[in-house]
Amino acid sequence: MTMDKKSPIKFTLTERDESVTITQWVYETLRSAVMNGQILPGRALTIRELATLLNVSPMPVREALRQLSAENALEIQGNRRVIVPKMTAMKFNELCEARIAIESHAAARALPYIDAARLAQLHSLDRLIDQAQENDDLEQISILNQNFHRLLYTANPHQVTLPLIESLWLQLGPFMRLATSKLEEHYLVDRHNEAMIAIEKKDAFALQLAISADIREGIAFANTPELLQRFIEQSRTDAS
Amino acid sequence: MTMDKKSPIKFTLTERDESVTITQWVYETLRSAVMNGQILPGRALTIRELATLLNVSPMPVREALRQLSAENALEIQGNRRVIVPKMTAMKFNELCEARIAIESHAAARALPYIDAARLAQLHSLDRLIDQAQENDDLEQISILNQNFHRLLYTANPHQVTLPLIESLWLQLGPFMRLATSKLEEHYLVDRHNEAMIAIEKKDAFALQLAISADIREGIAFANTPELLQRFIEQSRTDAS
DNA sequence: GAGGTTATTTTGTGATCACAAAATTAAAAA
DNA sequence: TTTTTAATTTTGTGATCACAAAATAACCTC
Repeated sequence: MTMDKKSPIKFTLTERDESVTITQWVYETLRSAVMNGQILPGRALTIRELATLLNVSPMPVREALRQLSAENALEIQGNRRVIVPKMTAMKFNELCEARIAIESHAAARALPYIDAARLAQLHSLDRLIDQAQENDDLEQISILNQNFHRLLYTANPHQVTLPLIESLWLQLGPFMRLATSKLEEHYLVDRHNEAMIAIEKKDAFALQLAISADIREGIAFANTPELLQRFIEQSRTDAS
Repeated sequence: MTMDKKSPIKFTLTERDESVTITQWVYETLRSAVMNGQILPGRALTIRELATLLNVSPMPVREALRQLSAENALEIQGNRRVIVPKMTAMKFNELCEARIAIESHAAARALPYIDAARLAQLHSLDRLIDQAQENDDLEQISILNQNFHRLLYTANPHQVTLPLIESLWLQLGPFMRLATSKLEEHYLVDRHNEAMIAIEKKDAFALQLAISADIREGIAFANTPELLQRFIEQSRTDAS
């Protein structure tokens, strides 16, 4: 059986802002590719290949790869090869539970700092999510959902957990996106509303419950093993 | 008033293993310097200076700095300068609470996987900590204490939180070490024992309590504001 | 002296090259 | 065909150089 040597990588090449370093641009490009599952797990990423693909010199790619590895978005193998980590059912579960533990903590810590202005922003974000759901725009839903959580946690000006949370998002990346299926759209809306009601009441415990539920249902198919299994299978296939 | 332009950095230069890359060795050297507070917060780190100091070419330093920045051990300023982040009382508190939330979660998740062999290892580590405390070897205590926690969390073979936890340790680094003062040595011992008893009983809740208390007391001077303040002051002084 | 302007140095970024180790392909042997 | 071995290519690492931007020093004006 002959097959293509390497699975192709589909990048969404954005215009590069002159004020930003090439390294930064490469980093953002690779990051969103990982987050959106555009690179198959197990796929080996080589510096020169990416440099050619992105039309830059090897140096910025090298730095971006190291940073993404440090953020657990990529994995350095013993051979010094860099790959997109493969997923297992157990690891997936650990990532979800870690999200719940850390994010509900971050939410509770942010609560005292949320003022009316920020709450209004949260509401308007939630409305945008509704729209995106009507349009079935999965990628947009995913982005807006992240913005919602980020806006919540960053209310705390001394917050230190967001980088950790973003690392978990990155690791769940490709699988989180597929999760936001039409089936649970009403759940998501409900949970965000619950969260905002809890915020108005300054009820930390209710907020934690809402965030936990939102996460659990946002990646709800963790509880529908056959779906999860399908994606893990895909991830297990050799993508070198 | 004349003062030295740059505060000196005291490295503990270890022999470099040939099998390991220079970048890795530089990374480890810088990491432990940060962890042990051998670089004043606010101190600007330049590639060439470190390269000269460590007697390597700029390239490995460059990569190590980027990795440490990605791990939140260092901070990239707008000017693209890399510094050791400064500490504030609020940030310190956030870091402690984050540790408690994440580590007690990690401990609970590890509990089902802890077998007799690992428990024995934990016991022997605890004995080593006792010894180190008798010798007043603060650095050794700190290292062994970290090993104890790491050994606990890594019992879970699917664990994903250790990198996040290590990032928090790094950020607390210089301040964590100073915390392990003679005053609370009996607390530490007790908490580790409590943890091990909870493990034997497979009591997740008791384990979480023990770990939480251990962390809280290990950095107990968070509750003695005058001490904390002193170190933060030191951190605020311009160390450029 | 102090404040602002210019000159000088230092710095991060990015490009390119050399090289040993690893991966891949080709060839040979069973 | 299947397995071993050898030849070839590709890869990450590390070194060095160029350059623009930033930081620092020197200078001048008041």
